[in-house]
Amino acid sequence: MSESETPRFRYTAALANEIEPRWQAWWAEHGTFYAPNPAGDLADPAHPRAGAPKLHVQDMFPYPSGAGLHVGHPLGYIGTDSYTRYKRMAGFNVLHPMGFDAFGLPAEQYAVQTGTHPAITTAANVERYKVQLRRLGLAYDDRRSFATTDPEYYRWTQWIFLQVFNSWYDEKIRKARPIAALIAEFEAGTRPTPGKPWAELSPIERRKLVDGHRLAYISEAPVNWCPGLGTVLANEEVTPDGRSERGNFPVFQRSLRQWMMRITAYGDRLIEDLDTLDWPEPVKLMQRNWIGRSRGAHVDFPVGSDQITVFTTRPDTLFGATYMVLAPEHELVNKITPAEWPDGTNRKWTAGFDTPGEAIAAYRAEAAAKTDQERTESKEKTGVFTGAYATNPVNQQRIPVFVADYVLAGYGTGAIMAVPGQDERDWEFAENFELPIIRTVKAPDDFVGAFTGEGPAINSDWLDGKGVAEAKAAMIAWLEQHGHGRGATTYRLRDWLFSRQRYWGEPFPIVYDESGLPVALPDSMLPVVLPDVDDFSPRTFAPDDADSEPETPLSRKKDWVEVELDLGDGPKKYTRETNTMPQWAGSCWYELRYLDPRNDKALVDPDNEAYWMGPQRDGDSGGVDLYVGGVEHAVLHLLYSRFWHKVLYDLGHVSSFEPFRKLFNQGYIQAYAYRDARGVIVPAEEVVERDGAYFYDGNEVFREYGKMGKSLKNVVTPDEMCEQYGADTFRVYEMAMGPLDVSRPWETRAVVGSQRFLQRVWRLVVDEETGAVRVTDQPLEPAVRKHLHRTIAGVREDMDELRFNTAIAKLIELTNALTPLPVVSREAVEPLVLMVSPFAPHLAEELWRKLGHPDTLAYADFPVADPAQLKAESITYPVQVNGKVRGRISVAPETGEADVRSAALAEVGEVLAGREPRKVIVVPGRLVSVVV
RNA sequence: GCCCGGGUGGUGGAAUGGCAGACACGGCCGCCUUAAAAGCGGCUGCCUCAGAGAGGCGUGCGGGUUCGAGACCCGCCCCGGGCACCA
Repeated sequence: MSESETPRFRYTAALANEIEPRWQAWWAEHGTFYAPNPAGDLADPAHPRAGAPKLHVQDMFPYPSGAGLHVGHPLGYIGTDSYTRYKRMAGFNVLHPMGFDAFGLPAEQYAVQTGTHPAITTAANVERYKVQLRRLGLAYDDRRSFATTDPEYYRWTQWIFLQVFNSWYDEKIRKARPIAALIAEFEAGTRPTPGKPWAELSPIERRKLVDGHRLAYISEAPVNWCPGLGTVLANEEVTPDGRSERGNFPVFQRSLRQWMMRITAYGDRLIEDLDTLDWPEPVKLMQRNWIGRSRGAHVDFPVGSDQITVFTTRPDTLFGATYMVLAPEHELVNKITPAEWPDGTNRKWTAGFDTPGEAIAAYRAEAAAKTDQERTESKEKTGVFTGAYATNPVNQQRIPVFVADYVLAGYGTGAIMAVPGQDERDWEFAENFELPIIRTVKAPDDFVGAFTGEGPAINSDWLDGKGVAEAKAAMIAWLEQHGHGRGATTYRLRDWLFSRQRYWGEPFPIVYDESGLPVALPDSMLPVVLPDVDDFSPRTFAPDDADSEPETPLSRKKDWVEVELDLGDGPKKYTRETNTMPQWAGSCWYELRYLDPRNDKALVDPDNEAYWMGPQRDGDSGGVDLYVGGVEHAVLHLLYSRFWHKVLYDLGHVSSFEPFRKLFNQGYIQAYAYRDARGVIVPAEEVVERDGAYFYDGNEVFREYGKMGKSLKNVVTPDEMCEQYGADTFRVYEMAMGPLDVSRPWETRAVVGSQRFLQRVWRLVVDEETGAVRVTDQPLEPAVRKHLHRTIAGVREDMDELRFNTAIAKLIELTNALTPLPVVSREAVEPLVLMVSPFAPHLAEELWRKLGHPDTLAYADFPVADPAQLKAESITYPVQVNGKVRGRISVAPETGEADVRSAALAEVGEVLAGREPRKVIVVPGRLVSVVV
């Protein structure tokens, strides 16, 4: 292309690349996007939006990877940027910050491979992300930017850990309270201590008792140990087939001493408060399922001198319990197993062994050899009789006790009463083992199998005739009255495993004294800075070495681990905790730090928190007004941050009881990838299409649809797009390509459409040959004026609903209507420029300046439609005959129904051909429907 | 297996129960140009008729409600996601 023949002042990529950095510098220099706080160092009473209604919009912050951004990453950021620019112009004080989630495995693994300190790679990656994001013209208040790896930031992550550590959950008031309040209750005797009274406990016994109530506690408990990674993992980080989400290594259940957080205490509130949130229903559902609350009862079954407690959601079916099952790992198995099989034991129950002990040992060995996945894959119900009988407390029936792996040790009590008549799994097992089946709910006559539906109780003595819900309540009351059980609720949710054997994470603000019990460091010793080490990797093992023991990188740094501190009772020797926090820690509370990022006295000043996140009315949770990010965080991040937020709320540090009032899941930008006949990926950019087939280098290749990624050779970067088209074109394209919440394929060749649109907007204002401003003060023609105001009304509505694609379509229509007009009126062009500015801010600022405005348009009033201009001067009614449009009439808006009707009938007279209409429906303002 | 989403032109997508396909990409034709690119203008769901034009068919499939259904109801099919022996 020869440069000289393109009109000199046309809006091209070259011009965009001249305009854009200039405005980015201007915004930075003038602090255009600084949002004023009500209090503290970021307060600014002179700011144009000081005291205005607030709007707090946030993106899920990125992990700055070494690969940089591809065009999919900023989709949500551009969406929130367009939305907040609009809202700022509409009068809101907008907080739209951005930060970086920078602790975590990739930087550490890179460090292990190259020896480069993770702090160095992280800083470089953060810097690169900042440059890439700035180039897109994203309007962040960059005074509020931070990385979770900044010591000034993780000081407060550690502070929150101490808040959690120093509190307990008071079930009576369903709230976390300071641990001192618990100790006071023990001391006063208002809360009983198990065993001995408080006064008789030794100091160590007292500490252990108190530690057992903390919301952050150390437990020797079964955890997910991953030898291949050399660390333990949270349940949420383990895939359903028992492997690590990162690295895909096998994970083993091991009992290890680890930090836990008592998230289960919040199970009910985490479920119930979902109802107050404006979140996508699927995400709420995923959280409810994850927490997995089941209401039912605990029932005690005597077995000799012992008793087995089961959990059931169907206490109403107790009369149908014909056997029991313990998980193979259940602690009572050995205790209740007799030396010999009882006389007359069904041979199917013994698996061919001579004694119950042998049979159970063999079955356990078999079960242990299987992974959880193998256990669930084989649908066949297996098990073995323990030789013991229990007594059903409602009818004194003796029922056999089995061991079977379809009962899980980790759920409920690890034991069930089996009711084959009403439970499909129990039914299958009962059939395999020739166990009796008693129906306790009336099923339809021809029904075969376990009946799990509604119906009146049968074969249940005094329960007979009651419906399921009524029978449940009656049975729970009976159990409680007779001391055989009680109403109970269980959760699938487990406490949160909070320690990792990694280097690149927040150190715990915890030391151990000579008793080996944890001691919290005082706030004055924060932050506990992550020390430099020579070797960043935990000790890893052969992926299948289940018996290996974790060894943390920090534990090797002896001069850091062993410290002498004065914690109030004189200098003493301590050893530091050498685990680090999981990657989620930093992202669990960052929404709060944006509010007051430089406050070194508090996590966040209460006035600032109340202003930006406080509840707006009764029953409102408070929180971020709009939180945008991918649905992949539906459980992990969003559950953990809700949990921490609630603890902070209970302890009085925040006024909101949820972190994110409204959640929006943006879709993903997908891409095509191509493989040749050998299955090898070829560069997508060089593939050509011919007659529906795809070719690379002359050979046919095959198209796949999915993610964008280096290994798929289909990455397109925002930097390329900025060079080829400019950031504004890229932004408009991403917002125009479809609704924000829907995934869509990237198509570079379609980007040019957005550029043409911006070019036409530019041309309305600027003469391409001379560079002169073409705009006149001549008023608009009435019809065009109406179009303008219709557009304003429509765009406002679309913007409020995050429907950017249809907003842009309306702006394009207006632009296309203005383009052929002989004169360009300021009356139309100025509102158009303002309406385009949320999407194409650099271009709009440039045009706004050319139109004679000396200041940024970021605070200009977004256009408001004149209601008088929204009235149509005539209405065109399509006239349908039997559902098909056969003509149209144009009438004045105030025309009465009768007149519309007769005009319509006259219009379609020919079609009717003398037939008498059976029915004529006039829908005012819409259409006329004639039925013959 | 259970629970959520979603199926509309060649493509991305529009459409409070009221004219299906806005807007854009691509394609075709034209203007400009020595030429090409860029830009500008026109046409572009499918089928039938020689045609201006007219008619028919069309929102995954089959029924239904309604004057009227892409949208609502019932039963299927397909695609994507989540959960999965949770008692």
